[in-house]
Amino acid sequence: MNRETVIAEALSLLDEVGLDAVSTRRLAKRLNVEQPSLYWYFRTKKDLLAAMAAAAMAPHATAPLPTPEDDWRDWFLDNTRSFRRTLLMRRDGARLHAGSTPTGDLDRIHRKMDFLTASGVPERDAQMAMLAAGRFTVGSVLEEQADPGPGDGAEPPAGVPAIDHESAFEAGLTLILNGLVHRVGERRT
Amino acid sequence: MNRETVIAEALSLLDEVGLDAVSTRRLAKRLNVEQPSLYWYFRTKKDLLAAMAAAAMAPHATAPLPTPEDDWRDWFLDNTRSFRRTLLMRRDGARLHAGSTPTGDLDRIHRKMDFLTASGVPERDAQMAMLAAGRFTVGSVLEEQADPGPGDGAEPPAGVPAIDHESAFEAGLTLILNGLVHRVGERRT
DNA sequence: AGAGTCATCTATCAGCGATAGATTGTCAAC
DNA sequence: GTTGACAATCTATCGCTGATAGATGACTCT
Repeated sequence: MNRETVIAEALSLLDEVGLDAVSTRRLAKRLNVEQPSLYWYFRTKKDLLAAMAAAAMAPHATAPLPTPEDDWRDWFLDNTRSFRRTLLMRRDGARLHAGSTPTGDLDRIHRKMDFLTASGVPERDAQMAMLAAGRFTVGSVLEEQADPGPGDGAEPPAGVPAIDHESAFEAGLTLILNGLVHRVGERRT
Repeated sequence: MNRETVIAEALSLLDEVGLDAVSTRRLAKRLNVEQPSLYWYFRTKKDLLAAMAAAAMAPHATAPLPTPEDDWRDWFLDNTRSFRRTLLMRRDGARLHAGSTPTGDLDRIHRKMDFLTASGVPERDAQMAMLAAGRFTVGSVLEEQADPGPGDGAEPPAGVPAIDHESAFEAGLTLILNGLVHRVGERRT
């Protein structure tokens, strides 16, 4: 057994039972091991959750970086969508992500920023927009994955046609992008 | 003792020890009562947390509604800022809020929507922008209140001047509003 | 063969949310 | 003034949790 196996099994357990039910005992049982053995690989449960969060973000963290030919607007949309899709891939993905200090890949972030500035977006605007899109996405997926819970089964919204998560996300993302475009100036390069 | 006292003391305890350390036993000790007594007032701990979340949102939930003379852009900014300030008032306020099904005051929401549509904002755009601003705010405050934790004490950002939470929030909020303004049309009423 | 280390075990701790069921305090009706 | 009902609290206990201490086996290098 090794750290990676543990993380993989932990993520699989997460998908089955949800974040609140992920306990070191259940995980140990799955690995045919006694519970304290896990503490050989992780100093605390928080460490395990952080490792799980990092591993869960792999799809987004290994996606191809933008190339200079890309239109920065399209890329901005797709990058944020990729982030959202990755959060949605796992049960309670947003809570898992928000619950641990991310320590993102700084080099990757730098490359993305460089792409935006090279495309004519002022550095500070690019920073703020990336940050805003990320936080908006986390907030959105957090709500989308919120546990309905028993006795709380989606009361009839009475009049309001019950918002579709996907289109609400797209609408919000469009607002942010348009706000950024407006700030940069309307001219297409 | 009554429900309100319990909630008030629970919020005070929250501010002192943080959300993770709020236990029914600690709360009971503060109220000079044995732990199971709390279950007279709340069926589960989740119910207690939901009540705490609702009470914590009181400042925002009782703030004056917009009047027809208000400029909708200024109101949109101030409303979102009020939401953020309220989340920030209590330790782990964003986590507390995000962790419980909100069941917001539907009538209040309706009144806000009516104000926006009366100001010339298409209904769907108003809905989406309010939603987006709310989710962006939750995501932002969640990050702002994230536990630094020991051994994790804000590594030197090396080059990047470490973003100020307030201005990052303002920048993101401005993006959303400008995106909305762009959609509605630039003409000032 | 012996030393060292990796990986796992057994045993146990303090703390948690929650339930069952007895007990008190208070006030109204008889 | 005793009786009854109800509200509020208690004692005792359950099963579960994350975490630690310390023993034990297994494998490798010398």
